Amino acid sequence: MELRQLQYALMIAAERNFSRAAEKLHIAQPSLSQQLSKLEKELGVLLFQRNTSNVELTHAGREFMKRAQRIIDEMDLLRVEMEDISQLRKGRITVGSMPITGSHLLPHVLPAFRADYPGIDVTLLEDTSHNLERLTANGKTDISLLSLPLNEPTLDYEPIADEPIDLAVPPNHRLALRSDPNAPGGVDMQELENEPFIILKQGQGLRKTLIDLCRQAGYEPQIVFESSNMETLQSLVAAGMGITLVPRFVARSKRSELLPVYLPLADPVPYRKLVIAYRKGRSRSKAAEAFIETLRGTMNRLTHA
Amino acid sequence: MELRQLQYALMIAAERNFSRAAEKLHIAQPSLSQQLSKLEKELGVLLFQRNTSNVELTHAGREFMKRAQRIIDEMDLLRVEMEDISQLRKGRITVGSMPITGSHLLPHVLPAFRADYPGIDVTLLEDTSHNLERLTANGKTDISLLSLPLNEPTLDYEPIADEPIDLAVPPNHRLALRSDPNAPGGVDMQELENEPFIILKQGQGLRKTLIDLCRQAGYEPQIVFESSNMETLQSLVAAGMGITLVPRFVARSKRSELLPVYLPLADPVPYRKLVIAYRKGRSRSKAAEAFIETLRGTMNRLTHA
DNA sequence: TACGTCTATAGGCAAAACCTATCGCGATTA
DNA sequence: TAATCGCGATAGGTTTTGCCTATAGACGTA
Repeated sequence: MELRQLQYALMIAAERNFSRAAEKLHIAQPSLSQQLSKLEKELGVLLFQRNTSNVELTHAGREFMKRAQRIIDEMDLLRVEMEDISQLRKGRITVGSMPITGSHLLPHVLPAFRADYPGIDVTLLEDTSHNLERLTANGKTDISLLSLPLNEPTLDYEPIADEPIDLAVPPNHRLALRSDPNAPGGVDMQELENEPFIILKQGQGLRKTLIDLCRQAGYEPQIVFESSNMETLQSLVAAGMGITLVPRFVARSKRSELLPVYLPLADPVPYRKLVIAYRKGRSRSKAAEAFIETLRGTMNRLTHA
Repeated sequence: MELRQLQYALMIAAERNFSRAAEKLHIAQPSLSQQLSKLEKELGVLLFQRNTSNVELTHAGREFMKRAQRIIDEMDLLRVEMEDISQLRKGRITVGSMPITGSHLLPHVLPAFRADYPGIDVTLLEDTSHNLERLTANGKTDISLLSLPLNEPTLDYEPIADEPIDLAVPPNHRLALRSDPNAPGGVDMQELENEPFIILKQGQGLRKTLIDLCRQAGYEPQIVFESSNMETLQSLVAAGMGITLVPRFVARSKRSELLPVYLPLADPVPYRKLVIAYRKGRSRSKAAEAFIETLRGTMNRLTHA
């Protein structure tokens, strides 16, 4: 029993005439007769009472048509659903991101994505970069917004943006008061050798970046406080407890009460590479591709605004 | 999109392994890969995320499987339903019969039929022989229990039984009182020349039969009363208003209060030919065949009991 | 590094769905 | 009453397609 046969039978039932039905089905009439005979033989049941001048449904035929129509309808629904998914009118992706980026970057991305693809549900999964790598490698997220370097070998990635890293100091800090903070030539890392650093806890990529930058400048940072929360860090800086480094997109907007002063660093300006990571060898869904595209677009607007 | 492809996809989803799925489907693994690729290409959607060591469903795949499973289930239901009808576990027939036969004969047939084929619904349609012929010719009944001769040229028929026609007289009638009523040699039609006849109204086959028998015996019957109802006729006879002819299976049982006396007629015993009539060229359903078979069996038991 | 296991691809064969031509039947028309 | 028309069924040949075996290519494991 084939779908084609159901459709043929339904058409005959609708037309009550083999030749006309065959025409509508774009096949020759003998083919239709053949297929119907075959179907009836397989079912062991006569669907149509027919002679040369009349075609009408048997009891079995009526029961058959009811169910056959339902099946054909469901097939159409299936087709439509797949078409919707294929055309990105429907879908679902799970995106991983670090809490910092999640709260600062994605609020710009998600509305744009929702506007372009209103039918695609996005589930956000926030965790530390370390955990995210594992979750992404296990397929718990489709894609994750992370920063290099990645430790999981089963992850592939694709660059999204280079995000400059700025210095955050208390408002009354000597560097904040020194001439015009927007003047060319930023702060040199060497100038920070004796400053008290406030720093992220283990497991977050930015901690290592900060320490590495200090070492490249020739000293070990003097760490006076640690927190797992970037927001806390900035509040502590604003309160005068020390200084830290902050990725530019994560820098607090003016909405906040306690605001540190952000100063660019001197050439070579350090930056972190933001990437979209995904499981190696896994072809990303169209929805994921679309999300990445939107992400890129949004980052471009943010960077050049 | 073919049913086979849905089944293949469902099997892969269940096994999460192409080779094993192919084995369960009794096809070679490459055929399975081919069919799935073809399906995915047609849908424009990837159903499985797969590499050499892992097969897992995509979002689209999960949605697909839900609907595909429903469709396969409905196909199974359709198959079962047709199988039921084919095996006479289910069905429906509309049987036509004259009211007289309907009330006297079919009460014996229907219970037997119900016992043999409990799933087949029988709809009974009672009307005059004249109307029944028309209804049967128009397909309003599948088969009809009628007596010869038939007037509709588009009807075919098949004999069921020869039903002897008896004489019905009042209990105190001279013929009823004459010697042993069960003795060999019945009443001769000639003896009834001057008897008052009670007779069925126009449109019922038995009226013509009675008149013809009288004419063959050389006289016109003297008609004193007409009714469209055979039961009324017999009551009138029992009440002494006249005599009539009654098909043997229609003769009243002893249950009734007013009972005529039934006497056999002399050789050649007149009889009416009961037949099952159906539309010419129309192949009867299995249910109809089964009904005819049950009818024959029941008639045999009645005749020889 | 070699091997076993997995899915994908290539090429050939056989089943089956389709086609055209034609039959045979019944209804309609000349 | 014969001729014609329209219908579904049948016959025979062609094309499509689903299946097969053989093998490639990628990955994980010993």
